Amino acid sequence: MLKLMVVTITNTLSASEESYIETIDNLIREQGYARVTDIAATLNVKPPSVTNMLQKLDEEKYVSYKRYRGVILTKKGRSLAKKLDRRHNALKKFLAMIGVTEENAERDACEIEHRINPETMIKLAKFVEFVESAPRTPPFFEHFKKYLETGKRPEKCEAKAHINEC
Amino acid sequence: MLKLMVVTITNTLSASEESYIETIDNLIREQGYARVTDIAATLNVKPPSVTNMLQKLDEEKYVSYKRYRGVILTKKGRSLAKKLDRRHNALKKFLAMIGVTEENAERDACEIEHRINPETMIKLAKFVEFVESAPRTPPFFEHFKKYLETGKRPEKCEAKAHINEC
DNA sequence: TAACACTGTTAGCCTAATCTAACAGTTAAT
DNA sequence: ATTAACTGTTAGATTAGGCTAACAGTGTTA
Repeated sequence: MLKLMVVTITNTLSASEESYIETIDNLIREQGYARVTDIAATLNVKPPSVTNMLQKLDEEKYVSYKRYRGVILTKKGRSLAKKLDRRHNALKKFLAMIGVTEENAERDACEIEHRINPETMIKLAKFVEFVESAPRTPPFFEHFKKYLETGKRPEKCEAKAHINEC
Repeated sequence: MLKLMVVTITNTLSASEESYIETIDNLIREQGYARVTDIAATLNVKPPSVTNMLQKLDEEKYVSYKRYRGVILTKKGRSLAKKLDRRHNALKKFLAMIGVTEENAERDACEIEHRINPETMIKLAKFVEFVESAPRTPPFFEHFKKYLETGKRPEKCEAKAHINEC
């Protein structure tokens, strides 16, 4: 028998809270657990800040936290984490597409993801989806890549422009 | 005789500070002056918050501010405002390109612009530049637009895929 | 020029998220 | 079973950027 669990997230979390949730989720996926020091290291904050936030997220029922005993995500937390992860990845992929380096794509995804309108996020995701569902890399992107390297538009394009072929 | 003025911005401003600078710059361009109430209305804050920030920006020499007498940008402030404006516009144009509505493009540009790596910003700007310098709207974007509307990839594309033409 | 209606400022408070310093709990090694 | 080394927590301060309430300056109208 299938039990369907729908968790609705009502109140809005701060950018910072979202980051903690994502970090906890990632750490648990990567190593099975999320320690205070690991969370602190990942987010570049000190351990007391983590303890603080864990208490807050526990009150808000995103995590289950016991002093000295570690932290796990609740159903509500996991449900949110899943959404955050999708958002983060779409954004990161998108940044990679326009030629941003892996490292900066990761960094910027973290910054931007919490501050973007749902509409914009949807459009970005569609953009990624559209490019990825193409049978091969669209020439447009090949050309853009060349443009990034050389600063010049592909010649063929210029030539073909008048006959509406590029 | 040409006097070349180069102003280097050393210390990093907060997202909030940058927003104030942009707002002041825009108001002055639009109506010739920037009043406390107008700045407050634009940024959705109360007048005392504006006074506060003006004092701070004055100390940091981005604006020249006299109690009750209004505010103008210094050379340093204008120089920064110019950069911020370019960044903002590139971002906005880019968001418009991927189909984000005018209103959200504006809103998100405001949020994102302060938190993006220089590398990413450069890539985004190049992307916009590349698309804008094209002799006409790249088919890729036409197709993406259709994909946004219909959820389907253009048929021709699918058909042509195997002969490497799309 | 007196008074009113705006506009801008000050003082003082609040919140979120951070920090440091000091303390507490846990665990592994002898 | 002690103790050392690590990990986590508490208490209390700090900072940025907001807010409200009360006050001050300005400028227009009578």
